[in-house]
Amino acid sequence: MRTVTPGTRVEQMVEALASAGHRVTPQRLAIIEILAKSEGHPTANQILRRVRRRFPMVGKATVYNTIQLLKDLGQVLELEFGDAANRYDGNVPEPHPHLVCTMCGRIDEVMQPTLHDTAESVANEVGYRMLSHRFDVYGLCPRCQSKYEPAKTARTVE
Amino acid sequence: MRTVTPGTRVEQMVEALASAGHRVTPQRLAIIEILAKSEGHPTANQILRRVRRRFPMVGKATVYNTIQLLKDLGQVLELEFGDAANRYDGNVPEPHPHLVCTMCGRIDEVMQPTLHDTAESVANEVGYRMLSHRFDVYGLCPRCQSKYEPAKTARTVE
DNA sequence: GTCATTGCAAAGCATTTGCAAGTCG
DNA sequence: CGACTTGCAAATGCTTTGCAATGAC
Repeated sequence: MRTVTPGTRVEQMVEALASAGHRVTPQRLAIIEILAKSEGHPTANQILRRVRRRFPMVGKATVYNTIQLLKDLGQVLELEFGDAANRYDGNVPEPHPHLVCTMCGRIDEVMQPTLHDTAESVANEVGYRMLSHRFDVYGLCPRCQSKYEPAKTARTVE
Repeated sequence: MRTVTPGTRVEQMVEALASAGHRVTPQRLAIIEILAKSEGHPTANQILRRVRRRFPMVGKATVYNTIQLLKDLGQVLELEFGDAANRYDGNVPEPHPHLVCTMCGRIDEVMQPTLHDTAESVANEVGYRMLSHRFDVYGLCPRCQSKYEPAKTARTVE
């Protein structure tokens, strides 16, 4: 179990920054707010564009720096993709399964409390000491399914 | 269950290429052999360097093309990493858990027959139709553990 | 001869780095 | 003031693309 830190996600992230001796600049706050309220796992570029609505002059380096900082503080989960931009999850920084739509890029998530233990047992099986883990399921989201087989009722396609 | 294709991995990959109407050039054969006999999930660059021992003039595009071809034929599993080069698995092209050492980059693998079903049930939970999945566990491999805590007997480090 | 394939070089992109200017404490 | 940050631009590194030359059938 883990002690639940009180406060909103924004407050938690601000606190994490501050207590680690980092300044909470307006830019950083804006990025934190975007991360906290984003549902769709934004890319660095999307974050950049949204920050620029309020701070038109922000540089991309600032966004990357801030993300890096929050990552190091365990406040942001980075989802790397080889062929696409990284996506960031500021809501649930602990590893959890993600569903990635290969058609539209949408990312959903599910809870799976046993995942951590599963990962740990896999690690132990080969003598690794686990530090982190990642479980992605690729497929078609409901919307993209209906887009491409509109007439079918739900059934398995082999 | 799945029908086991007979023949060595090299033969299987050659057959897959040929029956899809692609030529089996000496370069491609060399790349296939490297993929089939590599234990450590090589990068494209590592494959390139090994191919060049026999064909010093191969271009990187050839390596990437061939990998792409084999990927499309379901003969090679690509492991993408955002911050590092992709790694390729020509031995077990079906998704399976990988253990990635964050220290030395080594990649081990384990079998986990239930993973497919787990992924499928996660997908169903949110209405996705699963196409593929990936499960990576990051940590320290046995060698790197002993490198950094040589004196300790096996015990949990918090 | 035709067409897939190769090899080379240049292009693309996301991310990182360097550094002068700016800003908070 | 003095260190941390910022913004801009250039650099980095992997992968892809364009294209003329090559080679197989």
